[in-house]
Amino acid sequence: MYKSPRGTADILPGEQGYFRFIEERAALLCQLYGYERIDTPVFEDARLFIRTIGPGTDIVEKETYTFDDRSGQAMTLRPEGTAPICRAYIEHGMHNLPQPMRLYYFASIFRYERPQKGRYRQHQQFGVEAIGDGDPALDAEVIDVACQFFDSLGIGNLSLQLNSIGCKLCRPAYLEELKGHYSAHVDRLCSDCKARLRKNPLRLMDCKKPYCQDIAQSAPRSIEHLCPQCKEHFESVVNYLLILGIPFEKNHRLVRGLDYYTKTVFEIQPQGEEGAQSAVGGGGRYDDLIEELGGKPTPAIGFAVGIERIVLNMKQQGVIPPAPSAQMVFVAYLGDEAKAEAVKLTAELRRGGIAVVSNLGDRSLKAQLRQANTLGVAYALIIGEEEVDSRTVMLRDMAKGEQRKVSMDEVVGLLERS
RNA sequence: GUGGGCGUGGCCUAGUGGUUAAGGCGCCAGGUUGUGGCCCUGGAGAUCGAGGGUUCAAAUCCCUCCGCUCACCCCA
Repeated sequence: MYKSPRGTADILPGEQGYFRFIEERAALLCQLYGYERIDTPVFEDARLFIRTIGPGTDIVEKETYTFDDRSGQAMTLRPEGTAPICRAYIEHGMHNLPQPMRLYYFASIFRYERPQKGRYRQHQQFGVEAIGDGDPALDAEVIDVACQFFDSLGIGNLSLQLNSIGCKLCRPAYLEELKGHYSAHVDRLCSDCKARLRKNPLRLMDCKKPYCQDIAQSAPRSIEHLCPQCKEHFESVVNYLLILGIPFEKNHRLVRGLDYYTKTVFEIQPQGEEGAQSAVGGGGRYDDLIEELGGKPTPAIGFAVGIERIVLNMKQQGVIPPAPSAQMVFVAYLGDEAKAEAVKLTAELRRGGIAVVSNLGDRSLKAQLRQANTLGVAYALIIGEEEVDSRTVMLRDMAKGEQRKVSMDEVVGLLERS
């Protein structure tokens, strides 16, 4: 028996309601904020991701799906959404369009990870990128989109964590300080943190081991080591969030796993679920990324949310997506002549914009109505010998349990109006 | 990649060495002649995750693999 590959899942019809609901709300919101949809390929030149996410990060070190195509080019299945959009921004000269470029996307993301709750090898992300402006008000706008998004879905109990990790001018000095602080305790750090100290000092901050947490707690904080520009930027973002009435928590231990982030970083997580892979969304500024990819220096900010994790949260919080109200009609028949009429009528109804399924095969009327019932249709149309002879059809209201004969010629019009 | 728990029809579960693997939900059909939802009856559907081993005998014990799940790493 074949199964879906590890860490992947089929989204069955019964689950689709959640996904469609989320997509609809997101699209509506983006339109409201002036963000336009963009779609990029599922795979890209492998170097694009190594370059941007960072060669030392886990994502590129052990989580990418990379393969050589038939011409020997190394390709990588998109492990995140931002880099491809930056590539597209540069490739299509979007800097010539009014700035900032406000874009959003829905994309499948691929990471070769050990699957667990809320973490899959293929998952869906909704993300927003605002490219071409460094104004802290844009940071606040993007964060506002994220918050409004969750709001419009009816998901509550989320907290917005906010931090600034500085820029290429002030971060190196900060990292030195951080390393200095940790060096004094290096022998007692967990093995992971020892590695982090060398490879990715920022990540030291969110270790979950008790001892390492103590060290992190007393470690120098990035917000206290920002250069004047970054400091002002951060304060300004905070100020705009206050103006917008968006509640947030400053979290000096919030760092992000991708190398390209600068200044503002943020994460949205369910209240009281520290640890675990509970974050439903996150993002930040990446002011150097476009330049790094060969474009002009271009500031930008964005975020992404994990759709599957949102669905998980919706279920936990009992948020049910509104059911599509499409009324369905079932066509039942008895006998070969009636079947021919049924096939014809079914087509006419569909041409008339009425959703309809017809019986198939040769079954008792009882069986046919039983199916109509389980399908939850509003009306059943019954055609038997009598109806064929009199050019009529029995129109049965399933909820009321009442039925009447109507002329074959007027049934389409009748249903169109109901 | 590391560690823990688990794997019985489509779904949920009983069965923890011994005749044809049990039940619930769902599905299909019947309860007379062309009518649903309740009820009753019947039916289909499981090589008990896969492979190997122990035993007269294994869903039940052992090993390996695969998968699911939780935690770590990391991330949405």
